[in-house]
Amino acid sequence: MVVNKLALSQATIKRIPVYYRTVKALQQSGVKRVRSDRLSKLVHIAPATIRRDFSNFGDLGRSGYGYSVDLLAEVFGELLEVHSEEQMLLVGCGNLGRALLTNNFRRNPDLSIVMGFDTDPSLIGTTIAGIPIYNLATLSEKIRPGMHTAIVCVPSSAQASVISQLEANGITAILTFAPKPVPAQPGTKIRYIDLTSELQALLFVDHQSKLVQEPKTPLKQS
Amino acid sequence: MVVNKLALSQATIKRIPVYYRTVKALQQSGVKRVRSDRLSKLVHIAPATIRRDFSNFGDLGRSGYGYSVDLLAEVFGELLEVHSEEQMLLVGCGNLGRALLTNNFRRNPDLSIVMGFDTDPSLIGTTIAGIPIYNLATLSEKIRPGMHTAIVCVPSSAQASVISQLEANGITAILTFAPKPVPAQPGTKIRYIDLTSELQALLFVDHQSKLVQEPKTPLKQS
DNA sequence: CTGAATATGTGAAATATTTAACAAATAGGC
DNA sequence: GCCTATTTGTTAAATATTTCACATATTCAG
Ligand SMILES: NC(=O)c1ccc[n+]([C@@H]2O[C@H](COP(=O)([O-])OP(=O)(O)OC[C@H]3O[C@@H](n4cnc5c(N)ncnc54)[C@H](O)[C@@H]3O)[C@@H](O)[C@H]2O)c1
Ligand SMILES: NC(=O)c1ccc[n+]([C@@H]2O[C@H](COP(=O)([O-])OP(=O)(O)OC[C@H]3O[C@@H](n4cnc5c(N)ncnc54)[C@H](O)[C@@H]3O)[C@@H](O)[C@H]2O)c1
Repeated sequence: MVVNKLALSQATIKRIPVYYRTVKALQQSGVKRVRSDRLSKLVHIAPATIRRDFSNFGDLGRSGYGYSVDLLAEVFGELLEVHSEEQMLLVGCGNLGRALLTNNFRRNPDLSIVMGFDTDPSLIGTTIAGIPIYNLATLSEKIRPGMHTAIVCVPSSAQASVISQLEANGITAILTFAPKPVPAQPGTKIRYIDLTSELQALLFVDHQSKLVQEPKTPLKQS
Repeated sequence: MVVNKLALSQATIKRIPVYYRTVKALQQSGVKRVRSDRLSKLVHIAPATIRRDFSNFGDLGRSGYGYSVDLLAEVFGELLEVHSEEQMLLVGCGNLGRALLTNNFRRNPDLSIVMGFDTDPSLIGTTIAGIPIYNLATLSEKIRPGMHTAIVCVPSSAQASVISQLEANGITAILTFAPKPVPAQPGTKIRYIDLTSELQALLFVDHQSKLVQEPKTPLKQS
């Protein structure tokens, strides 16, 4: 099952993990086949979009039948390389970092945070959920050869410095919760999780939809 | 300063909070004017996109000058209704919920989580960062009239039940970290934060870009 | 084995979003 | 007050993404 990773749209790429999770769940409940309209209800994506996405990976389905859940799970698993463990590090073991270390993507055995870093002396040398916390100054000693992914949970003010240290130590993929954009080296992929903006955008559309429903402007005051 | 909230594209809406945060930061460092190309570097959005977004709100800028930072802050603040406090509740005060309660969007005085809910007896009756935690069964007693926003940090398995309870109590906007889509009532706006998918999509593009850089397929084995 | 029912994969259209490019407007030095 | 350098706002083009709609392939009941 060889697929071309190179010609995919960004929109499709963002959906692959969702498809993967969903077909895995179907597989675990013993479901053997699924149609695009059924999948559509599970993932909240239009059936035509699903079929077009899937068509990027060859003729996965069969007319009049649907898709084999096992085959989908195999294809998406291969795309996401779930068969090789991704060892990651986390910088900033405060409130949010602690939550992530404790959860540690446990539903995905291939995703594993194996070490944490901080600058707070009271955290250095401890473990959180069994994961050792090191001094960020010792990053180059502690990091293991194959590692190239980091999760960053430091204050915005520390972000630029932390990220350049990570880049200097071979990290090429960064998921960060500090929403302050930093200049990155060409090869580095950074994904910003901006919870405040997500919340504000949500509130905006909620207020917006209420404006439509209740115009609240009586035609005449009398 | 009256703007039309109704004709905005989704893409623009998602950027409003980013603009707001950025111009606020400029304002606080005493900057009085800013050009679209300068802003572009701060927010990682193309200057033309910025100008087009801003043009939705009237003629905010002046040719040969740029934009008044104070005016931008005022316009975006009004769009986001930062002058009225949004009192929110949080359900699921576990690891992630605790981090959110502790942080409580403190940089945004208008965003405030004022109560938490859980079903764990060892949490009910306690406070986290001064915020009281109640039994979810008592939601209808504890919720205050104006509240319509909730943050959900419960396991995926509990999500559907929790969300229908929230809807039954007047909640119309929900930010949730359990990435399992649920059927929602028409008026309810739900935003899913799917950290695992974000990470997997990041890793995908990182691997993808490495495929291009190092083809690693020698033309001849000899 | 046959044929009605089904559901894919995909051209073509529709929609959404970004980007280029420049006329028009303003700034600000002199 | 004039003139040049700037920088906006916007028209048009380009790109990206979604959706429609149906010919085609396959299923499966009888
Ligand atoms: N927790 C939330 O609800 C929330 C919400 C939105 C955004 N965020 C963002 O997530 C990030 C982390 O939030 P948090 O609540 O965990 O903050 P926190 O203050 O609890 O934790 C930050 C951690 O980073 C460490 N740190 C500081 N400077 C460092 C450096 N230079 N190198 C390494 N470690 C360093 C601190 O010692 C601390 O342990 C922040 O940028 C915050 O803005 C958090
Ligand atoms: N923490 C992470 O790193 C992380 C990463 C990705 C996704 N998530 C998702 O975020 C959610 C919360 O994660 P977490 O790490 O905080 O989990 P957690 O187990 O630490 O906390 C869950 C909390 O929800 C409460 N709860 C359970 N059922 C409930 C119900 N019916 N009503 C009210 N409260 C209930 C539990 O008592 C607990 O306090 C989960 O859906 C998880 O999948 C977390």
